[in-house]
Amino acid sequence: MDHERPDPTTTDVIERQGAFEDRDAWPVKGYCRIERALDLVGTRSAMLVIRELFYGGTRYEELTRRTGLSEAVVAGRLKQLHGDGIVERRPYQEAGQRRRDEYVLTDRGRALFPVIVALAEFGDVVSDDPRTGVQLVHRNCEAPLAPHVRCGEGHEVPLDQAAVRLRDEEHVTALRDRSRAQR
Amino acid sequence: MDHERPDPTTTDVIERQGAFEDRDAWPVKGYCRIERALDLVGTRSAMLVIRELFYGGTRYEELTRRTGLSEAVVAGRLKQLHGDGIVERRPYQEAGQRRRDEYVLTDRGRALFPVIVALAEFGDVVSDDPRTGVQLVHRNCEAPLAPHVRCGEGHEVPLDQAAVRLRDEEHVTALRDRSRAQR
DNA sequence: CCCCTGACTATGAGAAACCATAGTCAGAAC
DNA sequence: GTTCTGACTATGGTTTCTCATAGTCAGGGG
Repeated sequence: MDHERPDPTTTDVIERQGAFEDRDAWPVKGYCRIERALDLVGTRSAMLVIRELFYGGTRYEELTRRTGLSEAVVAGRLKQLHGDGIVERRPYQEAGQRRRDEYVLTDRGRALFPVIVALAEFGDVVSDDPRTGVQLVHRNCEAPLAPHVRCGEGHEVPLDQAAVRLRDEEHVTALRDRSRAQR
Repeated sequence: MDHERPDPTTTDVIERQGAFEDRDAWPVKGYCRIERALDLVGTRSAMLVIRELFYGGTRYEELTRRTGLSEAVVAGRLKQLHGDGIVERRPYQEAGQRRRDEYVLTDRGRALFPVIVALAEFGDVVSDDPRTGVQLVHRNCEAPLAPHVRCGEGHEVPLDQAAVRLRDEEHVTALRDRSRAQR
């Protein structure tokens, strides 16, 4: 089964380990957390709303205006993100105004910070005009932000030192075989 | 339903600096690099194809099977990603087979590594079953990978120390005013 | 030469995302 | 009460994304 390929020079990718080495032995759905993430924030509108929340926008009217999305889309997205626990509604009241809600990121939502930074960084890479656009920086030292990948041991991990494997190998193997037998 | 008193200062977000402090003074389009990134990889299919490329898939047939996408979508996505400089076509030939092309990430494409890690990490946060799914780890020490945000000075930057500002403030201000005058 | 295989393409149809417009509805102001 | 404002909702249409099916096309094998 393992047929060796003509090595396409140095193409570094993420190394597959363990039972996941045979990637085709695993169904396409439900085994990668990236899919799960895309289910929640995989649309353009979700990302734009989240961006504005990170930029400090909190109110419905702000969010529609600053994302350029239509009201219906923003309302629907906020409802979905609220249901997914990414944004939280907070009542507020300004003098002489009625009580309203504003939207802020939950802890879950703030967990998207590295995603935002990574996307912005990639946007830099594929941008053609270095003079335009906004830039994320460290509040104090003003140096630009960049995403880094580290492991639990504290090592900086470049792409060619990364690997991917199944989490609880016995557990998921049993799950897979059971669902196969059912067919 | 049980908490009153909204204190807006407890909500940490990215601080806006300089001319961007008045965020409404800037058009919604063209000033954020995240948008640019989303133009290239903002669809589900693009992300899934890129994931499989990172996981070591290189061939058309592999990519369709492992993403679960239809052939037409994968072909179209590969064409677009090729046009955007994210994937590269490499000819190869197996014994007794005709010459074919395989697809590998370019440097630009590999720049998406932090995005992949960040999305996978977020997928973890919003996942409910810690025993299933795949896990990104350091190839040697097997410790799980996580994205970190650092500034150019090497400081670790949490969300509440991040800021956003315009890149070349004079330049983009001039651009904006000119395009406004044209209207 | 014809056949076969695997990488693509073409087409049509359905779903999802999105927009623009026109509403509804709660509550503070009057 | 009546008005008004701003947060939403409802409707319909357009675009984009995606799938399923059925092709085409190149080239190696016979």
